[in-house]
Amino acid sequence: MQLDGRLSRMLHLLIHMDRAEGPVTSAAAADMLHTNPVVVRRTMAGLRDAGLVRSDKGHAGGWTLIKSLEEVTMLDVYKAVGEPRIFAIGLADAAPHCLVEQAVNASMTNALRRAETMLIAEMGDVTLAEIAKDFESRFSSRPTNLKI
Amino acid sequence: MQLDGRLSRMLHLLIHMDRAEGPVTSAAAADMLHTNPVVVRRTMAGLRDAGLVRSDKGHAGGWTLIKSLEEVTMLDVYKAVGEPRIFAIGLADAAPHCLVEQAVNASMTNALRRAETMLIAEMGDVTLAEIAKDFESRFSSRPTNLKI
DNA sequence: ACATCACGTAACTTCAAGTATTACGTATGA
DNA sequence: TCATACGTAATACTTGAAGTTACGTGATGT
Repeated sequence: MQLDGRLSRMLHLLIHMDRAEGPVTSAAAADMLHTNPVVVRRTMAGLRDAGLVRSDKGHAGGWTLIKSLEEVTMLDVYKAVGEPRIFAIGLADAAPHCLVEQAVNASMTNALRRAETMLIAEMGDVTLAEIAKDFESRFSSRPTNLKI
Repeated sequence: MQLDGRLSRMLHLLIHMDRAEGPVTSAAAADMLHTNPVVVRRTMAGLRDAGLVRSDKGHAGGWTLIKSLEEVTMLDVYKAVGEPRIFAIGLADAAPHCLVEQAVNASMTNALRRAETMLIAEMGDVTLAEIAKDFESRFSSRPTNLKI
């Protein structure tokens, strides 16, 4: 399997959208994310359904953030992109006849479930505003030739 | 991506090997795991390198567990199969120029790292003996027509 | 000796899911 | 009315585990 970058990309894009003046088109977003406008629309569709963004057609159309960054957590975005599978490792057979394998499954499921619970909790604790604040900090301390 | 079942399979197989009289051939193991002998050899090679099992060629050859189930944790097996990637979700770009994306990466990496640390700790806490004990419990309470 | 057994490994194919691309339809607004 | 921008179906690409085929090597029993 390939890595699922949807959560990462949407977080990135939402913060850019918050800083943008007007709507951001799929084409502009695709440039930011180094991808394709269709991929943007496809992924953003989930965020629109979740009530995080709005989409408008025609001239001056595009995508608009309709929540403040304080109101949106990483977990909200994770859910909005469809709660993709978290783990790349898992059970060989989810419903085995073999009792040994059933015991293995119970043990692995227990470990994975705890890690997943931890991750969900972590994601629920991070707002986009906090990430944006970290960006501001990085921005003001960036190395640049523009400084006097 | 497809699910990585190597850890699950090796846990299953090691417990069967502990209960077996002599060595278990790759063909017999493949039958247990509903897979192919080559897949078994390929995966077991890591366990042999890690000192968990021994392989012998020729008649009466096959795979033998050379540790007791008490000595082996789920984490040992995870490491022995090559510490496969844990998460199916991740960063779109590991080294982005964009400072916003850098902040997103930092935030996501932090959450993922904590979950991974939790999972590693969980895996290190579970011995194969504990899983085997759970199997025994399932075995003795199984529904069967053989009971009087 | 030598046939058989079992592992060792290279090479190739299959499979799944995210990602990328093309194409076309629909709604908006200058 | 025509350019703009989203909506979405269809198709191809990518990546890594899993599955297969094929052949080589070493060990054992007759």
